[in-house]
Amino acid sequence: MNIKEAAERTGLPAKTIRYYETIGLIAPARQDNGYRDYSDTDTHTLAFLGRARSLGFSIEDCRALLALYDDRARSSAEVREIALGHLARIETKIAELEAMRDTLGGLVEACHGDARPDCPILADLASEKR
Amino acid sequence: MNIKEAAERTGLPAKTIRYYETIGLIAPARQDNGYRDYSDTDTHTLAFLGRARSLGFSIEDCRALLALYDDRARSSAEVREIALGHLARIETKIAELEAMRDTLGGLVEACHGDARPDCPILADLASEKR
DNA sequence: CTTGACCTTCCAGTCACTGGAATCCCTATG
DNA sequence: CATAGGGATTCCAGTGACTGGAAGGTCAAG
Repeated sequence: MNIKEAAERTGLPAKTIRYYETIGLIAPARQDNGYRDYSDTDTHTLAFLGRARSLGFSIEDCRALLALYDDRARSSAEVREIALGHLARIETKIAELEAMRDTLGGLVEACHGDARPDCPILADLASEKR
Repeated sequence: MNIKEAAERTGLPAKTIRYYETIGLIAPARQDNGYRDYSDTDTHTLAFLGRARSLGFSIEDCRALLALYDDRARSSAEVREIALGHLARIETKIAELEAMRDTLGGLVEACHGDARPDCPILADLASEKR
């Protein structure tokens, strides 16, 4: 099938699919006219990538996961380790964002938000300490 | 003062301070030898930027906040609007990450993580639906 | 006079795409 | 048969916010 159908089936933009090819995540066959020719296996791989990316795995994680997926001798421990590492990064990021949210939320609440110029948000950003 | 001292005072890397200059966030004086010369006002601005960035504001938000900070005729409502927009983006991001964490956490828990190859994580990534 | 720390500019790379230009291919219609 | 459209190709450049590194200039100490 052509790239457009592969895109529709996987939900990935055609641009992204081509990009995945340039970085070696997939290697579809070519038709006589030079068009890419995606097999069901290819779309399966692309969908796998789409789901892994939607869980926030990096491209390199995806590459590793794909290799493990194709490796019948894999241990589930290897997969789990990648997932755990990613989970830790997610938790860290969430904690960072929550800290931002809490600080910023407090400032927004303290700011009356009217026509007057005095503003606790700017005052906090300008303050020496913290 | 030279860039190194400005960096130490503000906690920002010298590279970042130079970068902020190239994008027009700050414009320190120059000494005769061409070295940048930071005033106390400059380091104050840099510290402001550092705190705004640490709250996750984008560079463009920072630029706007700085302009408002310098504008005596500002309304706190303008500041608050920027902060609210940013807060909304943070909340969205947190929700996305929490969804990832929940899904991934469930999969990690379901995976025994030993030498055997069968793995619910890979099974989920490879599954047709979801 | 040399060493070493500091400063300068400029170029390239990061991550994962995304947009756009120029060009080619295929099918259908007038 | 010419042409219009929709799709395909490649390649280049840009995103955000830095960060690393190269090549070279400046300054104070020993």
